[in-house]
Amino acid sequence: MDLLTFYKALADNTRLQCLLLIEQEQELCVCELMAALELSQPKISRHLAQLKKVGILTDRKHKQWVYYRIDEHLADWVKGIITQTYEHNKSFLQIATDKLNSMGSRPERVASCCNN
Amino acid sequence: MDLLTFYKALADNTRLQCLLLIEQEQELCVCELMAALELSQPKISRHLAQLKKVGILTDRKHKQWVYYRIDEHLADWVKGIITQTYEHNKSFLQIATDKLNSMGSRPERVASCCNN
DNA sequence: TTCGAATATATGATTTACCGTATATTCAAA
DNA sequence: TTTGAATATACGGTAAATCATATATTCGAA
Repeated sequence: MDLLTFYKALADNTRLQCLLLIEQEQELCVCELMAALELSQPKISRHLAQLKKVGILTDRKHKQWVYYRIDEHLADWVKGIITQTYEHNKSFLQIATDKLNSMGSRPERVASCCNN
Repeated sequence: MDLLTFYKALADNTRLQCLLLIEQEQELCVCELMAALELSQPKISRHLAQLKKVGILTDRKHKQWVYYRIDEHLADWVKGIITQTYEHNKSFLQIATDKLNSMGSRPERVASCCNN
């Protein structure tokens, strides 16, 4: 993980919110992020693609949804920075968290053990 | 310290190198950073001003030099992120460190106890 | 007081990043 | 095998960030 690449990935409001929201929820699909952040589908999708491209996120497809989570292969110090950032800035996600929790029907989560 | 502001400040190669070099050396003046990174004076100066403006660095003037250091008032988790980043990326500064150490005459460091 | 070294800032040009819109893809259900 | 929902990507257009150059400021030494 190139240092500059990593910090550039965090230097955008949409990406920062997506990342920390995923850190909080473990896993989220595009439509959940759209609802939580009230942003357009291409915008969310584009930023998730960027976070995936630099190795911060991974995705798995299940039915018609794509679920994103933090790449477990990330170096521990990188994971640590993401965790620390989340832990000390929960209010940054307050509105998004509320919206997420008030979402009517969220796609059911299915165990990703078999890598599907 | 606004989260996005903080990460935007780190999302530039010059600023990242200046910051981590200062983390390593405790305190550096503009001319030392110019020599270590082989960058123009206005470029270094501009980026240091930016890091100071957002509250990451502070400066003190002594004789004709201006010395920059990490703001001790930074939240602990922010200091922690800077430290972790430095500790796990020392090679990022290798060339700059070598150049710094081979600098002929560096301005003498004077204790900053009296805030001069 | 003038001169030079160290540093800061202003300005216009250029590059980079982001955005909205339109379109493509994938997959499940009918 | 067609339709619709979820997601991805391509393509200009716009805004933001960075840069080089020129100039200003500050201060110590002559």
